[in-house]
Amino acid sequence: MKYFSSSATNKVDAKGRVSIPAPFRKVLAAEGSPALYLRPEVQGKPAIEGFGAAYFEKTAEALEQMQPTDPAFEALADLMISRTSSMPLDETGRIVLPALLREAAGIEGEAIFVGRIRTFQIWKPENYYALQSDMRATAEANFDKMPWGSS
Amino acid sequence: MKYFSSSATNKVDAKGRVSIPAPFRKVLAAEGSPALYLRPEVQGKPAIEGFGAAYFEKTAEALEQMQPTDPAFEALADLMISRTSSMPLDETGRIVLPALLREAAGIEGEAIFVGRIRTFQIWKPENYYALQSDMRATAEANFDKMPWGSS
DNA sequence: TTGTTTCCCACAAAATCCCATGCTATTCTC
DNA sequence: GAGAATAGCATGGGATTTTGTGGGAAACAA
Repeated sequence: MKYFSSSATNKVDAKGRVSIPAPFRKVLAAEGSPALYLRPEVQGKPAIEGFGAAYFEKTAEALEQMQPTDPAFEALADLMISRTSSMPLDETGRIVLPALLREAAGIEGEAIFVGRIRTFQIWKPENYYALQSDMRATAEANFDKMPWGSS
Repeated sequence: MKYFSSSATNKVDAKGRVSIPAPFRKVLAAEGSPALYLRPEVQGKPAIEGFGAAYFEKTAEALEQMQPTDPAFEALADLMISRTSSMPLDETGRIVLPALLREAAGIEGEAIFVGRIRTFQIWKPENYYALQSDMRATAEANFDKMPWGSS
């Protein structure tokens, strides 16, 4: 199983195009996903979340387990399905970042891609860096929460 | 089970390439890991931490047990996944040390590889040597803390 | 038409591959 | 046992390929 890890900063041109970092393209290729799925970050952070077909289908199937009459279903489906776009990668490995997502994340000029195991995030670099020291402190305070399992 | 043990100093050339010590390569080969994973030392020490696919996947799987909404998950994943790069070993057993990690560890010209059981560390030799006497003293003060267990 | 979006080609920097060499430790030969 | 041959390891440098990026032509939409 290949995961999204590491991070990289690439330029976003005037047409909204950006290269997907090569290691991330390899993860997509490994799962046979011809396109990339993008949606707003679900916690409401100013970032874009990206993933391949496998993860998207997993999400869809999970939602199908819910009762369609449940108001939570409506809301979750809206966030996780309706607002998700499938963007094709061009020959050189670039996509166009949808304007709505780009604006919500404040991305302009360049963007940082951050691996998150099954998904990755795309941030305006300044916004991402601004969170670093907080995240570091939170991580150090929570090392013992890691569920290392048995083996 | 093979462990990373012993230490060795190798040269880092202008391209950032360095040979992985043969004994460490054997540990990687034994677990069938075609690549080497590198990240900053998690305690914030100026060193690089290296390990094979097995350890990386164990980390990823542990993180996946956590709730994605838990802030601790975010912070730990950022530290342990986003900053981890997978570097393939070339035919002669070398890798390229990513510039960011190299700079964070102050490595230039040469690097010392230090076995740490499941992982190993890569230091600028001077920095590593500078810690020796402290570590020795701490070790001597804590021999009795060794949980020798039953076997 | 006019403004977007998609497709295609071009290019330079950087990462990767490939071959060659020096050295050390081990093995072989006599 | 001494010296020669061999094999594995670390390292250097050049050639080749990827990758990220820019810009223009063609297709499409308003």
